[in-house]
Amino acid sequence: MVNFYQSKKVIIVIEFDSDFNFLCRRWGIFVSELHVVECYMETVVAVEESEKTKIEGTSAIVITCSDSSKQIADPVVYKLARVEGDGRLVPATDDEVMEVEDLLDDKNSVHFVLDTGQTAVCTSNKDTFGQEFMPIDCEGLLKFEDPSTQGGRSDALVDTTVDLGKLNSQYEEITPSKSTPVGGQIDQYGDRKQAELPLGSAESEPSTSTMCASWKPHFSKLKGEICLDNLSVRELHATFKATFGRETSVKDKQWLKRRISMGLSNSCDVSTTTFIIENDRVKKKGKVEDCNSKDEDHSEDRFAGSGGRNVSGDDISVSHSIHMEDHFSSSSKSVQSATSKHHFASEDDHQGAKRVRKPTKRYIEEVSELDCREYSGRLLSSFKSSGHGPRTRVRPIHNIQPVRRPLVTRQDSLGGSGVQIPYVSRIRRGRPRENFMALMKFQSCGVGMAARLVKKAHDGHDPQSDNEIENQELKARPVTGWVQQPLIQEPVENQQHSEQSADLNDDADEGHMDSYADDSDDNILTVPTAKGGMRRKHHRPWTLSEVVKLVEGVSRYGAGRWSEIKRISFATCSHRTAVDLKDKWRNLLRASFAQLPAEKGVGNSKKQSSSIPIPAPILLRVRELAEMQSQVSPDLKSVKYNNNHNNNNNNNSGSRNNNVNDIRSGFL
DNA sequence: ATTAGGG
DNA sequence: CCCTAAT
Repeated sequence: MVNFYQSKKVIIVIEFDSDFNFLCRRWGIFVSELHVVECYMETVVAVEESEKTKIEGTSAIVITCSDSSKQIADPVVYKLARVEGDGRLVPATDDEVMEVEDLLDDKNSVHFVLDTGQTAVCTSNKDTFGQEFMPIDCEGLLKFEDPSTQGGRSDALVDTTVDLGKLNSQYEEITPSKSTPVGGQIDQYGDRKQAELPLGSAESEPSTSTMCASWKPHFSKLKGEICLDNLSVRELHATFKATFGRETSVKDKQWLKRRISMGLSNSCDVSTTTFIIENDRVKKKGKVEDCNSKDEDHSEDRFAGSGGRNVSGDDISVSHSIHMEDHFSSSSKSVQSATSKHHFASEDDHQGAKRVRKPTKRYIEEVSELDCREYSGRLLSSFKSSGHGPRTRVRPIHNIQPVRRPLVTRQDSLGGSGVQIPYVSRIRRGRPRENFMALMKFQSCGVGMAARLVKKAHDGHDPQSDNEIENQELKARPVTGWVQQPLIQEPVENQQHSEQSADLNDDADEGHMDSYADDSDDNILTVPTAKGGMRRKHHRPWTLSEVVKLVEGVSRYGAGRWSEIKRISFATCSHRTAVDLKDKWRNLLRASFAQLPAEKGVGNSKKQSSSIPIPAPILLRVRELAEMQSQVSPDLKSVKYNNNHNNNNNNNSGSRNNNVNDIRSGFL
């Protein structure tokens, strides 16, 4: 496995989207991968931040922090790419991804756990990290570390990964090996960074805490269950397709299950390894659940659990923050330059240098309809500095370019030549799963349920205090090339950007993140539906992952807090306004009460309307949440006579602000 | 600016 | 989804 990397050179590109939670969650999962990547390969990272900035970035990590304790970061996608002999990057196939994952799982048992307090502890065999660890603080995430520090850390990381030792050398070549203490971070490019990081890191207590809280994985609170466990490979394939809208050749059941779970939960950290699947229950191995109990702001275990891969425990715990920082930092420095390049690069046509115009919504929509069809690329969002970015729905028009500096990329040193990695959009071009029916079908079989939707839980922290995340993301055209950067170091603003767009078939391997593909473009315009009807122009069918996010958001913040949910959970989705969320919730509610009584089967009534059927587990959750939050309308309630068992006693209707979580915890 | 509702 | 009213 190790050789896999060496011989093939795998490059993982990380793309962030604006949901901070995702970032956090994903981190858990990707951290180890990142290590690997970082050590031996190039990592593409981008960062951008600034208060009202948005980042667009194609393949980058973006973090936006506003002073007002808003932070945005969203990572979303990561992609594996194989470096071909000629230096071309080819998107990895599922199999390769799987391979990598296995490698990570097996070889690098890196487990990240936070110790109490904010210090990350490295329990790995080698403690080399100790010194380099920083306290894990949410703030840390916001700081961009000096790239230079990366080297040191990375080395440490390498150490932890037992079998990868040899890679060190390679790694070293790549990164400057300076080991900078964490504290020193930010200085190299200090100016800029500081400037960009408005948020007074240390100070934003509330935000920080909330932030952290939001990422704590609370597996124990999972509610929805989907039975993937007993499905055959074939069925899993069907499910996979239904979930992600594409096929996969992977035969590994575990992998499939995990992928599906992630897709449904929209989280990457659901690794099956975390669970022990028994007949119809998924149990967690390890103590991940502790997370729930601790609510301190500084969550000690924010990350616990995130390392799904090795929940086993004792492995190595490393602080995530560090890693993240590394990435960020590296990106940050390169961001600007890269960004600019990127943009240019991406713009194919019109745009060389012009400023982005912000047409009115209407205008845009209209235009898009006229000519956008072909652009699969999505547009960016409007920028509202204030927050909800793209709320205005700007439709994709031509691609736009970014506005700020985005970010990133690095290339692979091993490849020698600066390879550029073509950017692969994480966005699925095709529409999201349409045939989810298959999944439903399987579920209805009633086999044991195995995978549960994962819920990331987050506990209740005051919603209000949450930081908000903002985001703005622009997506460049998928095909745009990645910018390559020669190494890590240049903070310089710009360099030339070399862009190259190798085109890869994105679709081919896009898999991992489909879930996030939520905002893939759908071009608006009417689309004929299978049934013959025409779908409304701006209609975007809700994807399962969006639904899950919504449900989760409601569970976290309570129904009614749409804007909060929008900001936090749907930061990346420029479409889907708070109103949309509300409407969707209304529909979900209706659906859940309507069809639950019928059967728990799956949520598909015969009439699968144009929208995807919602899996029963999700509807169940919806119902529960509704009941907990007293949202159930009397009518519905009556319909389902007594559903109210135990649950409702405590809830007083009316206050939806109750900590939903608390209430919820009782269940499950 | 956000929300709740009706259309 | 859109639109509007109320807040």
